[in-house]
Amino acid sequence: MHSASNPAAAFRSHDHEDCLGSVLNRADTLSREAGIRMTPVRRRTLEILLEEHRALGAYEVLERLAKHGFGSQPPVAYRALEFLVEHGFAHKIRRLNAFAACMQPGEAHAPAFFICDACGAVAEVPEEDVRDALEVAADRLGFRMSRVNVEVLGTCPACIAEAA
Amino acid sequence: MHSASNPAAAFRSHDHEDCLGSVLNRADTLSREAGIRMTPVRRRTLEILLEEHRALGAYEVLERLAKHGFGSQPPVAYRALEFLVEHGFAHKIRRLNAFAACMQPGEAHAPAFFICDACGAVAEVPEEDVRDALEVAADRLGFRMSRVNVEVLGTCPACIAEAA
DNA sequence: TTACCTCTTGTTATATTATAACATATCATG
DNA sequence: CATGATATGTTATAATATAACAAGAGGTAA
Repeated sequence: MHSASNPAAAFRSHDHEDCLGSVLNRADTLSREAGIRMTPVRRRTLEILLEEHRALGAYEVLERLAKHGFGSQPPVAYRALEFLVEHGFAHKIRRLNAFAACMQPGEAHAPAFFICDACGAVAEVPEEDVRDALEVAADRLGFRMSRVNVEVLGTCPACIAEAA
Repeated sequence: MHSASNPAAAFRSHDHEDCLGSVLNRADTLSREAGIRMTPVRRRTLEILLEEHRALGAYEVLERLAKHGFGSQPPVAYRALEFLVEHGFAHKIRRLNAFAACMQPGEAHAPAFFICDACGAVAEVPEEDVRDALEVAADRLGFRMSRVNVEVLGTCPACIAEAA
């Protein structure tokens, strides 16, 4: 299995160079196809988010962007992040006020995020069942559903093992 | 059906005096039983959250508390809200950075929140199916789940009708 | 090519949300 | 009624996020 489509890669050992690289390549391809501009700041922002499988706050991203020679004021980070989220290359993790790279860019998906309290790892997991259950509930309510956030807090396998 | 246990009351017409009153009574009872102190600020904060079926930001709550003669500095509101959330009398809606009264206090529940983009109404709906699906996924991942946030954005029945 | 338009970047300034730290007051209880 | 724990109020500040505008980069069509 190719690591970019490995669900919950955050919780599995994998070749992270390959994982990062393939997501980045895919983002480049998708941008070209969609006619949107994956500019240097935006691409670098995505690279930063891809470095580790965790969510970064906008100011953490900003700090790293500044080190790479980009602007050092908040809008620089917020704008790049907004672009990535808007085009499906990143997700905002509301629970953390932070951002994580999307591990399935371009694929229609209704992800749930599993967030480890202990180490901060964030795994993105396709959860069609959850979305289906919510669709059913929405229909019953007469509610027109547009977006869904599903975030699960707890302890990841590695941190459970560590504690034992 | 008693309005306090009416799921998604926010989206249904109901006797709101009764709805508010019964949740408040229930909160009083539960506090007494649990030996926790439902003080005036805390109770008033809950009343404020119960006025409408929508989420209020901490500063909105604070403003109203101040009008009722309580302190006017942020910690006053944040502390009361923290108490309510901690004891299951309110929920934080992460998507909105805001707080909503819990409509099923004391009952074990894994609520999903349906949030109307148009009018701000927030409905709390028991979603055992969703929780079950997430438990299954968590087990598969070896993830120990502690807390879950499920928030659905969209348009409520009333606003759909309005638009038509 | 220039002229023009749009989108992007960078900056300053400020808004919004949230917490730390400490003094005073209240409450249960021994 | 003394005491320790809990709650309230205050000042100050931290952390997160956006508005508004000037300058630059990129496309496109005369």
